[in-house]
Amino acid sequence: MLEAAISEVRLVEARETIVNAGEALSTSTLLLTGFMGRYMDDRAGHRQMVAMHLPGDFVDLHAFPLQHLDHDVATLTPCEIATVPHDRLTAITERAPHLGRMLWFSTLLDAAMHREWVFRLGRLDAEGRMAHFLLESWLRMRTVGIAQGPEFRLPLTQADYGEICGLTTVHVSRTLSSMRKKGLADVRDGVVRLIDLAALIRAGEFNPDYLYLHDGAVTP
Amino acid sequence: MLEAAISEVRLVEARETIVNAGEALSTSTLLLTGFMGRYMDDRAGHRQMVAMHLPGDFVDLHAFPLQHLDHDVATLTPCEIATVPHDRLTAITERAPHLGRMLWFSTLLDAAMHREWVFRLGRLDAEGRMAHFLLESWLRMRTVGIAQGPEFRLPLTQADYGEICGLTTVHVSRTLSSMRKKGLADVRDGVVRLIDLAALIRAGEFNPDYLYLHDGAVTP
DNA sequence: CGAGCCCTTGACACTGTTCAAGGGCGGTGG
DNA sequence: CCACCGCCCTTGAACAGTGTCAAGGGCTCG
Repeated sequence: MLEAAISEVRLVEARETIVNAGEALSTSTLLLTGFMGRYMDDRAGHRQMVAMHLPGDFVDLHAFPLQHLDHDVATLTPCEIATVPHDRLTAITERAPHLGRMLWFSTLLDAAMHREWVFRLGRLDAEGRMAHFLLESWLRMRTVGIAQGPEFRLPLTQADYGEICGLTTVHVSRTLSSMRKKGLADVRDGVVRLIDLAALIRAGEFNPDYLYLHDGAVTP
Repeated sequence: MLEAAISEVRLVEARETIVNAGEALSTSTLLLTGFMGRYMDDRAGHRQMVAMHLPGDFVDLHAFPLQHLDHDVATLTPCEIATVPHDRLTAITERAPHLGRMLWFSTLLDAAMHREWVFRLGRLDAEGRMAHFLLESWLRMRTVGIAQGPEFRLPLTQADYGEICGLTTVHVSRTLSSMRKKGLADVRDGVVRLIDLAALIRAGEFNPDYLYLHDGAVTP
């Protein structure tokens, strides 16, 4: 049903904004391939990423009940995206309440991740934040099959990590090199290698329950 | 319909946990009077509040699609709460899809606030975080009629503010006294007095759009 | 070859934390 | 009735973590 609701599929280049905050929206976007992010900017133009999206995510489904968004949505890499008109979603929720609840569920997963990001920024130091984010990303990527073992491609720059973890790029660089030196993880050239899982879990105070996975085990 | 779905109303004392993370849930809680919070704890036992709730909020509606929560829910003050069984919510979403979307909408408001909390912790300094939280709380309280002018009762301790803004109680004390001295706001004894709205909005980089209010103006 | 992006490193400043001590207030028990 | 205890807030001094500013190196692309 969801596939049938797609009205258009298109390619978008890396680093393009596809939805601006406040814009009236009558469609939502399903991410097919590539990585995207949701952003809020401060007055000085510094960005805070509030969510990262993987293939399979219904990126701005929030706009369906909300009508417009409070943040921007942009691509991180080249992406293939599908557009789904809201009136078709309305039809789905009316004809198949069960499917409607599944859509609802998926927006609540976003909310659960948001909460975890609040925790991350409120209670963890730089190394913990990086560790937490890397573990979250790894588990999510494994569930959609774009990561397997503890080494995987995650095409983010250090500036991206800074916008995610509330740090400057300079400090991201220092933190990553310290994590490398300590043998926790090696992040470079868009490739993440998780080395000491136990230590990463400890540093990031990571508990995967919030991802509501059936098999939430953090194992290589 | 929602009122009819309530199965029980009861009183809970201040500082009691009513839902623990992970617990299987078949009901959700509507807050009638009082203040509640949602919390995540770190290993050392320090808490991060991830949401604060006012009368009228459907506190753990997230548990309806999710089945259990990833965080704790506790009262801040004595509260009157109503319990709503999930099977009655299922019935509502099936018989009245429109009402179902309104419930969905209300969980997305929570998500929008979560995002704003991420921004607050990621990009603002202590004073900005306090300013942002005070403005958010004020607007929310005005929309449900428990605040009017720029002076209102908000029964939080400095430790609560610390758990909300990711600061130590010591630093909350210093920050509030600096805000008092600068004539921004006076927070004491559970009463907030917003003095210089323009300066608070600037410090907190506050834009109320994310609350999706019809009249979102920040005016005394 | 030059421009631009990404990453690294060093010196220094600043914000917030930690540890410690003390004051005010309300409630409780002797 | 008073003493004491616990909670909440405040203040000071030393310290840690992160930001800022500046310079430079490697790589890719035009």
